[in-house]
Amino acid sequence: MNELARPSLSRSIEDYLKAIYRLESESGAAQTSAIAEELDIAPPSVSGMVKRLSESGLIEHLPYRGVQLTSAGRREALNMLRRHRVIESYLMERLGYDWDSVHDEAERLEHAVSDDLIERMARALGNPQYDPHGAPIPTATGDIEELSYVPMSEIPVGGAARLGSVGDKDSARLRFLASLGLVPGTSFTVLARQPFNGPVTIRLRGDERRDEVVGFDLARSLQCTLVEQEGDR
Amino acid sequence: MNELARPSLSRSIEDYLKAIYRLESESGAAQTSAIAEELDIAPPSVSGMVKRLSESGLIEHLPYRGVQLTSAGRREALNMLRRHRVIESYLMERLGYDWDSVHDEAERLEHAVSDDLIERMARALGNPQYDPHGAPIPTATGDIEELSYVPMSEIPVGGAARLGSVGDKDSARLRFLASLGLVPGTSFTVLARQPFNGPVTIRLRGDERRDEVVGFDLARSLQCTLVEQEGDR
DNA sequence: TGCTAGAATTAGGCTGGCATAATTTCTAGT
DNA sequence: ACTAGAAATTATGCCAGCCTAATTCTAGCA
Repeated sequence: MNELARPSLSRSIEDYLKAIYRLESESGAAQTSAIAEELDIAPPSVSGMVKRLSESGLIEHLPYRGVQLTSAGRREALNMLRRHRVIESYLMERLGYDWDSVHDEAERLEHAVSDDLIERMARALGNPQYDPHGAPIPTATGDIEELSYVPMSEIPVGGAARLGSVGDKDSARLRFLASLGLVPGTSFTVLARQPFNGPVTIRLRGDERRDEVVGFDLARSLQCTLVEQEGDR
Repeated sequence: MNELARPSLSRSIEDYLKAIYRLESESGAAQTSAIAEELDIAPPSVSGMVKRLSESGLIEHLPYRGVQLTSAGRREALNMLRRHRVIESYLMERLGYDWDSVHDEAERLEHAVSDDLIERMARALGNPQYDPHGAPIPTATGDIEELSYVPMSEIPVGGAARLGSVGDKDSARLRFLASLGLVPGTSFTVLARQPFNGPVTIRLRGDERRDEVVGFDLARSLQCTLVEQEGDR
């Protein structure tokens, strides 16, 4: 009956909502210039779109202050996040995509697939909770696990942790991580941390032949969960 | 290196090329009004797009006469056809889609997937030559089997044939065909044909309990291949 | 308090892709 | 050969989304 399939936000709008969601969950609110940066669009164009989005009730806009998703906007953003992550999972699991090449494909597909197809892909995979980059997949009802991650750069020396989420945008970075053996789920302990934003030395899986040094910027981008000692998710 | 991934025709242009291909292979050339009808777009809009397409070398336009694909245009159209049919095959084979529901999903996905993904899906299915509706799938190099189909409505009484291709656009029609047992590959003999565009009576698989009557218009839309007697593809 | 750098917005323009109304061209029938 | 009706095109206009240039606001600092 009442299909309402995708009365459908445009591709552009979907990208804006995704970007705003990301920025909001990082820094509380999304500024025009940050959105522009994220989407590689000129700031005035963002101003224009922001006006339209707030007129259609997807965001709240305090002029000159920033932007926040309404609950409708957040619902759409989480739906896009689910799409993206289910697609990435499916492409890697079933079609042999690599860790680092899957993002671009998902970025295009997420705007084209139906909710039905997403559910079929998720079901085929056994409804996974995490995507291959370790990011939690929102449920079809729009719930997302709120993990309290700690950047690798802030784990104290001697601390044990497991790598959670690595991001999926930069494929060269992902290839490098893979070459270090750093994939989501990998457990490690921090052996040393140099001051002045220096590198972090870690031991992978307690294997002393697998000590690796990770630069500060990279370590800061690796979201980890602290663990007591041994153990698996 | 030279990626050239999809410098990319717009979604609209891809749809125009597909429509022109279809019309051209039915009637030799595509008229403005026929394209407009096919795409549900007003004729003047088609005129405008036709101008742009011929400027970019995808079609040849004889004003007031009609339109034909150039070899570049044909290549793109066949690529879209391949995409569409591979996607339909994959969705049915691997994700449990129905015969009649798969078209709409493919219609959106075909504009978003990469050539790489298409090849992965095709490989996963064993590079099928026909889609689930019996239509030949163009190869990655743009070759397509040219079958000489005969409409069911023109098979002489007593003739044996196998159903080839049924089209994929009208899902109610597809459901009805399935209820008659008429899926691509089904063999049958023509028992009777009424004059004055009357219905055709057929016997499915030589099974006398499976005689069915097919209306003229429907029979005319069912593309069949004549066969000697028994035998399977 | 007043000033200024930087962020944001408004003003004005462009392209793609659609529409309707008006006009032109083709074609078929007398 | 002429002309009516169909088909196609041109003339305009609209909206989504982007741009650059000009302007306005905000906040931090002297």
